[in-house]
Amino acid sequence: MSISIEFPDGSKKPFDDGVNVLDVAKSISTSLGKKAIAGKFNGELVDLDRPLKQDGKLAILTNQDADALVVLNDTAAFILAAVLKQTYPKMHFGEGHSTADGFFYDTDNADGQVTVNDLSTLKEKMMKLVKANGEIKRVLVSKETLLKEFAGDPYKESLINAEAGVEVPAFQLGDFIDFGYRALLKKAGEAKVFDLLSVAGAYWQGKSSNPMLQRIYGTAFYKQADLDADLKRRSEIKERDHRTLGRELDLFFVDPKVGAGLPYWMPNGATIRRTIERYIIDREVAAGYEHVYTPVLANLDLYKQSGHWDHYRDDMFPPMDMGDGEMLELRPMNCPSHIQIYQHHLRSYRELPIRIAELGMMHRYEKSGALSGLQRVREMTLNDGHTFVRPDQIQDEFKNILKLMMSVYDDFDITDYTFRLSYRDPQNTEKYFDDDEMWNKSQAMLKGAMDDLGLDYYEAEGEAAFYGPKLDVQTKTALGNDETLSTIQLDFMMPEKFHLVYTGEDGEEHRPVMIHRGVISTMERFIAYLTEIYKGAFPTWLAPTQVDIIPVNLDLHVKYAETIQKQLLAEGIRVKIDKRNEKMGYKIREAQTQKIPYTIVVGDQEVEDATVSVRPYSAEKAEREDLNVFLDAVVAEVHNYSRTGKKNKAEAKLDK
RNA sequence: GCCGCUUUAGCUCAGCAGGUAGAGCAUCACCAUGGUAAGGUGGGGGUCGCCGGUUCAAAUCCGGCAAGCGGCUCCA
Repeated sequence: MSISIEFPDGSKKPFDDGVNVLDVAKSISTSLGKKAIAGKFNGELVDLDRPLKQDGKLAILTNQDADALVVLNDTAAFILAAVLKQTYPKMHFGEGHSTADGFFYDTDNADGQVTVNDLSTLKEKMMKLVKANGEIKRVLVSKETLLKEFAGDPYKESLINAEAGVEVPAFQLGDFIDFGYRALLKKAGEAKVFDLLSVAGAYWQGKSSNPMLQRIYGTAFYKQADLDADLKRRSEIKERDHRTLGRELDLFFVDPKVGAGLPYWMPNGATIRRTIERYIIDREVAAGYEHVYTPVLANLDLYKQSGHWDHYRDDMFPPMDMGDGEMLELRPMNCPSHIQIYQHHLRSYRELPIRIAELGMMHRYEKSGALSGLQRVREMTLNDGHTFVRPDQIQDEFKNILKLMMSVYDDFDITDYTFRLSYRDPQNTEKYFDDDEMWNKSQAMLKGAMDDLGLDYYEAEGEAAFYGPKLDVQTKTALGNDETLSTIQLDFMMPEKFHLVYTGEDGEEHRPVMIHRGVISTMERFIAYLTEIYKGAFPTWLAPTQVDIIPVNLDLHVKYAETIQKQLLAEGIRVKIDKRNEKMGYKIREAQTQKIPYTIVVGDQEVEDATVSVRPYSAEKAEREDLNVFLDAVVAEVHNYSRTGKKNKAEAKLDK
């Protein structure tokens, strides 16, 4: 019997049934046989020993392929486990494998958990094992044998029992055996470039009701230079972290003595925030939204009616008992407030869509372990809006919102994001509003709208709100954690619960649909995000101080500096004169470390011919410019929401 | 909330075989009046996160709590 293997270049070759991947690689060329790390057979990662028993497409992976890194990191995880087993014979093991940027292994040790202090010893032992360069063999073993191998280990036992079939494909190095990998390197010595990074708790199988294991994180590469670069990248994350920059640039602080998760905005941060708030209100008003103000406190009944109390009680501040039977609640969400606005008048079908928006302050009692700088706080101001539409207006309104969102991203130079369609979890429907037809219909509606617009997205089950599916715009923080930047949520439930109606053309009452949407998230989270993507160098229109004027000589040039300041202030530019009794170099250094967009120096030459010496942030040197030219350029830049004077392009893109 | 680690001056950090604290930057004063990334000298500033225990004596050892950090869970 022979099988036909197709290669990436489209060519096909016959092989004996049961030929292994390595032999196929060798048959192509000796060098490929040497370089081969694993294969990809019909899209599935396979190790070199794997016998091929059917026709299919095969790609031989070398260390140039991205998937080869998966094999390497899986191998590193395997070697770590081998060392752990040898070091702590009583240790129990959870899962362990490669991740997007490294590998991990979950452990549970009765005689004291592994801590960061143990990592260097473990690393040394791994190095030793790697140097011994033993062969890693693929073996098929019975579940029985594996169960004996991991006797007394409840986690491994459950993993073994979860395997399909009687025999489990496993890998063996010396007398250590482990399973759950698709492909590993053939020689332990090939996994010599790695590092152990950290230890963190992780629930067994990701369930918080399960015991917590210790997860050991590491990363591995084929070349030392790649590892060095990666370690450097990890250490540079701190320079981009909004908490570090927030302190350095004096944007905000959180002081546990006056309240964990309750940020204080310093003048610099407040300036950025105010600028963004004015911007987004203007954009939304221009897009047909009516901005309102509603109270941060409401009768608890409001949240009982909306369902928030039922679903999120644990994450809400406890109600205030006013003593006369009234219970007041710090609002955790604005939607019920905007529903009150809608209900305050009788609504006609002619008015819809009605778009209500607010920079609404909310309070949520986030768990202490979840708090993080401005990214997770207990008091936040949400760029919130609710549009009330007729069912036939849903798709159009969805597109309107999306258009606004992308246009706003353009003004902030936000380019790194993905769309996620968030559906309910079909395995766990009791968490959600109970109406199968509604879910199926609205999920299909969202998908249809995205397909219509030709936008790429991925689908995620279990990420919906309890009242409806949503489109989330996902991005990443400096640390690489996922974060929702914007969201559009379809809601058929709240209108039901609050008996919302409008009078139709037929004179009858009809139920509107609510669309919840947030364009720039909360002010807190958005500014944290911007701080990270700009690395603290805010574009001119957002920068707390836009121009810093440094007079060469305090006696001779301050007057001219003040004339310039007056002119800039008249144009609404945020400008400061550095009148401190310090040397120029000192002031320039500080202006640069504070990432002020423009530092201008004025001395005799500038006074004489009405110029300024301009040094933009991060520029190596200054250039002299006519004062009026500089002024016009800065003003234009601020109006274009940028530092480069470019115009918004997203609107044109979607405006078809 | 859970696991691990951490908490000393405004910031970054040192001190920790137990004897009530140091550096650099910042701040203040004085000198220097300087043309594009830190000029010099001097001064002030901390009940060492909080509470309790061991001890003649605790920043240092032990326990509890809180907060921060890295994750996990959660995130309307």
